[in-house]
Amino acid sequence: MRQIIEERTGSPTRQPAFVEPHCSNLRVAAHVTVLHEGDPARRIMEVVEGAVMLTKLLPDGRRQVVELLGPGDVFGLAHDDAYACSAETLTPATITTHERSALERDPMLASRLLRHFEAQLCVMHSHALVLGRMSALERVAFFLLRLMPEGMVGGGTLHLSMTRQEIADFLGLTLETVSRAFSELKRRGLVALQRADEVRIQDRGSMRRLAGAL
Amino acid sequence: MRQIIEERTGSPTRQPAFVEPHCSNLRVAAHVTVLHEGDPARRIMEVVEGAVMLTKLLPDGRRQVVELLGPGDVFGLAHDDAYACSAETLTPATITTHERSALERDPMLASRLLRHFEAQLCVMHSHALVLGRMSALERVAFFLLRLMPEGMVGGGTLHLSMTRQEIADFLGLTLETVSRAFSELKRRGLVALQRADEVRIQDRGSMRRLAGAL
DNA sequence: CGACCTATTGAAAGCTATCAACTGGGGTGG
DNA sequence: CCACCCCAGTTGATAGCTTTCAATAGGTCG
Repeated sequence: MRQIIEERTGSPTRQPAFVEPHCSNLRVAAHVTVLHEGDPARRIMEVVEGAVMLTKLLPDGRRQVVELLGPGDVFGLAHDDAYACSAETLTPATITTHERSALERDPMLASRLLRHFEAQLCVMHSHALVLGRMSALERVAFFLLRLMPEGMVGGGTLHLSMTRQEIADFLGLTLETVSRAFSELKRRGLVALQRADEVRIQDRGSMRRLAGAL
Repeated sequence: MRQIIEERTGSPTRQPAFVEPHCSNLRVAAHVTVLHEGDPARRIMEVVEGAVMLTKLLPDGRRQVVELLGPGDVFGLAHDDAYACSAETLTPATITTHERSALERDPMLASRLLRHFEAQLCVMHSHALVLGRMSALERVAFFLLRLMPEGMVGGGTLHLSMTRQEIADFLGLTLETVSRAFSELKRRGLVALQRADEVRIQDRGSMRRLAGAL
């Protein structure tokens, strides 16, 4: 289940100053668990390409997808030297890993991570609003708008790389409720579903109103 | 409503190198809104002392308290140069503010903020799990444990500086549900309430089981 | 002591979860 | 190449939890 396709070590000898020496790039297939919640947190990671989700579990098995990551986003954060979340690829992905000690040595890296932490923290704030205060329909509308921002390539058809269960775990719902919400959005003409995982937003205005602007 | 008690500007001339010049300390009373969501984001702030809550609003007025901050925590984050959240003091507080440009000039500041961003992001991940997957009773238990970690001063009696409404907005519930949860915890003997805002945790083991470890 | 605000408690409604059956598409194997 | 199987998704019915609406209690401050 845990197959790493390729691992390339960075070329420290060729690099000038200010570039961290101990980093490496990984090519990972889709649906691979890169990190396990609770494991000792040795390295910090960045998504270079592809999509990654971070998940947390309760002792009884309830799961929450706490964050969806794309290129530039950082993960592998630690609480008491243990990874706070598991990380699983949603698509084939390229990931860079850094030793945690590199943060002190490499100001450029630290600065880049700082910027991304700020952005990710803002996204988490929005997500708290979604999880705490929005209805099921609003959550799904918000989710789709978030995946397909204003100016989007591909003629407006979005390929979902998540199952209904994964979307549900992200939005704090059940898969049935997510499915019903998709059907309701379709029924109202706000979206069209080519297939279960191919969505087109038909009425962005109404979607934004549902999602509480955005 | 928006009363700033005192503002002391840092003493840049006395400082040696590596200390940001354009920072200032604010003394703020309780229940003061320090930042408004949507305002132009000029400065980044740190809590020195006291407690601050960050809130977000939906267009129809639904509110979510997205984060609770204590000493060392950072706020004033921006999305498109506008503050992503409002910030309101829960207690009298001391706050340091920095110009955003100081982040590039002052590596010590950047490094400190980086560490705190990481911690706050981890807390947000936990909070997503709470908001997405926990029942009302579990949320309140989690909340109380979070406010009163293992080794705590004061003989185990905690003073809540939040109203039921604020707790509800933090936990994604209504104030009535929060009140019922408190009553249920009391009924089960897990907590004792001296007054509505004075809590003693009687059975930490059961609380932790409810909150999903922690 | 009374006014006012916060908190508590009760009853009913509403939304989502749960349980269950059915459908459809993709892949495998005959 | 086609049939079958299997898994993801959809849809329906019911239960359960939280919200909503409403009335009461408690505490603080003037």
